[in-house]
Amino acid sequence: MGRTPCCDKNGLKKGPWTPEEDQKLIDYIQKHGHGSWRTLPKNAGLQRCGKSCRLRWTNYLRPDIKRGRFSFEEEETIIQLHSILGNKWSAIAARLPGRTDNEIKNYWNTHIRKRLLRMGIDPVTHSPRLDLLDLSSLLSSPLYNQSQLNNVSRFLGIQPLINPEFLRFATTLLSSQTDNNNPDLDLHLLQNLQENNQLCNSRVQTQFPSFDSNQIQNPILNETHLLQTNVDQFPSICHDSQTSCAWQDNVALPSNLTENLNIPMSNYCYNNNSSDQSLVDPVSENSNLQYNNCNYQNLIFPSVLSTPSSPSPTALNSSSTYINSSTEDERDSYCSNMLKFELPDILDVNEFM
DNA sequence: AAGTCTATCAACCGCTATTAC
DNA sequence: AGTAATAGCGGTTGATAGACT
Repeated sequence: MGRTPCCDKNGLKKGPWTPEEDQKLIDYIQKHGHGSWRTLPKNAGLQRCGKSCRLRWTNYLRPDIKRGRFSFEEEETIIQLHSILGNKWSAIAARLPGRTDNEIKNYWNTHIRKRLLRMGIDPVTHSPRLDLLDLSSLLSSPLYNQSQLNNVSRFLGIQPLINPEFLRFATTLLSSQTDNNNPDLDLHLLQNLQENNQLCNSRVQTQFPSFDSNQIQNPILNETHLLQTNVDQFPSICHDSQTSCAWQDNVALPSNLTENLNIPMSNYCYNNNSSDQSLVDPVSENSNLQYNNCNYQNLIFPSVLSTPSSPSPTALNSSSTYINSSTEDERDSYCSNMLKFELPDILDVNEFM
């Protein structure tokens, strides 16, 4: 025996709701509460199934629904939460008062997801898309010669937290290329990557032997996420006088770690220098090297706007200061800044252009 | 002006989780 | 403990409007 349907679908209306139907539903719920959704349509005089009524109420008619465009802060919260929770839309919606899971899901799929893709960010992993990392062009670029390789080494020496996946990818790619033009140089680059990665690992372990990345507290979920102890997986840490990374306030990290390791924050690094809000699209600007390949998915960076002590997402409400810029371009710019990385001065980016 | 394409989002579908009995 | 009813969730669809040719 199969499960009986939630309602008798014969003769029930489907499709868009009319204002009259909306009014009936509102009137009934305001008067009686929704009670059992199964019996509600009949009692309210609606030719709809209970499920349809529930959806209409929760997604559209509820009085506490906030309509209109998503603010930057909301957008930012969605991105952060999505990096932790994935497609748990209801969980994300719970952090955004007035927004429904359906609305957030739609907004993600139609706006944020596309924007991230456009910027070369995988919307699932929130990491740079390796399929867009055009290593072949990198290898054939002016960067890729012996003298400038030193620059890369210096760069990597400062920011060498290479994601093992990237290394594996590079290994695969390069090993497949060793039959081609520059097998020696390919190998050299790979060795550089690995050496610098190891160098960094030992550096972190030497300087911060007591650091236990397993104890990083996720301020939003209020639970400890088990992170891999391999420092390869440790999210890079932003420490820049211009850039506030307030997660330091929330995460129990040794302060000397943030002070001594001048490493850019992971993919979402906010440049708060108001004079430097230029759009840097990692794809169109061919600046893939700016990506930090660290895996930070289990972390959240609470403050992503201009104030170091921005309220946590739970405090997000109408009293929050929203930047309600409305054009897509502005949001693109905003997102680009989210994805902009602080390059050490030592690295001359122009050489890569 | 007409046809086509694209983006958006409300609504639906099917499944799982929870609750009540 | 088992079963059915109900609620909730996430993926997908389809109608619509606007942009484009």
